[in-house]
Amino acid sequence: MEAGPSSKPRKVPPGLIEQWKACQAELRARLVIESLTEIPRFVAGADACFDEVGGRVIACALVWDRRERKVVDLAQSVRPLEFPYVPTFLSFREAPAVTEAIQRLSHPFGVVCFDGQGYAHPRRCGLATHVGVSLDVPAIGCAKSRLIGTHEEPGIEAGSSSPLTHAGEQIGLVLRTRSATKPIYASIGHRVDLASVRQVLLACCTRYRIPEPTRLADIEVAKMKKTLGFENSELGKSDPHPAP
DNA sequence: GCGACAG
DNA sequence: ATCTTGTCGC
Ligand SMILES: [Mg+2]
Repeated sequence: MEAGPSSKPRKVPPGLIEQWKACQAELRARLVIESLTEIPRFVAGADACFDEVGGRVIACALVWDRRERKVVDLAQSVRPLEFPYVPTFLSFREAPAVTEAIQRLSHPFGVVCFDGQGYAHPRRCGLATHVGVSLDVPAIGCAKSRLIGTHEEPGIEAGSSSPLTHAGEQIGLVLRTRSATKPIYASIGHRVDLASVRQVLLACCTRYRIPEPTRLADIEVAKMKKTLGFENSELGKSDPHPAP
């Protein structure tokens, strides 16, 4: 078997890395920072997971209704896995599928949260900024761990935070969403400011450390992977969705 | 050169 | 992210 155009490169060539850096620079130049006029009732969330064996990126996007505390819209996307994970270039692995899932949403939303960094990135263009700018939609980076930057330990109570700093600039917020639990790394994606980021994320937290939009998207994507895996196994040969 | 390093 | 069940602590 020869490596076809759809097979995943084991290593990313230096030339492509340079191309990616140029792409991030262009997107970064289009980033807009502004205050959200209101904390939106409908907040979207997106996430992706990987099926290395099947060579697929499985993504989903959903809209969370803060008032009714329920998901009002759900969209998905499955695309070929093109690249391996390369630190600071996560978006080139996830963005295509995640972007498509967001575009498939039919219900309107005021802002979309991503499972990763936004401005808190070496070139200020993490996943949230990458997708937010390309779709020109308000976006927030909601990462579970740190990529770059330094910070003090936030207060132990829920709602407390400390600035995330890099190269003498504040790039995000280390936010404690739940008392006595590990904080999250929040940053600007696009068309929002840090004050809005903090308000939206805290307003989306219920009983968990991770805000609902991103937490539910993560769960959904795991279900999708499980289902797709079963449909392709020896046992799932019969059509799961028979047409009448 | 060495260690860090979103998901 | 992924490989994986029960167990410890607030
Ligand atoms: Mg994820």
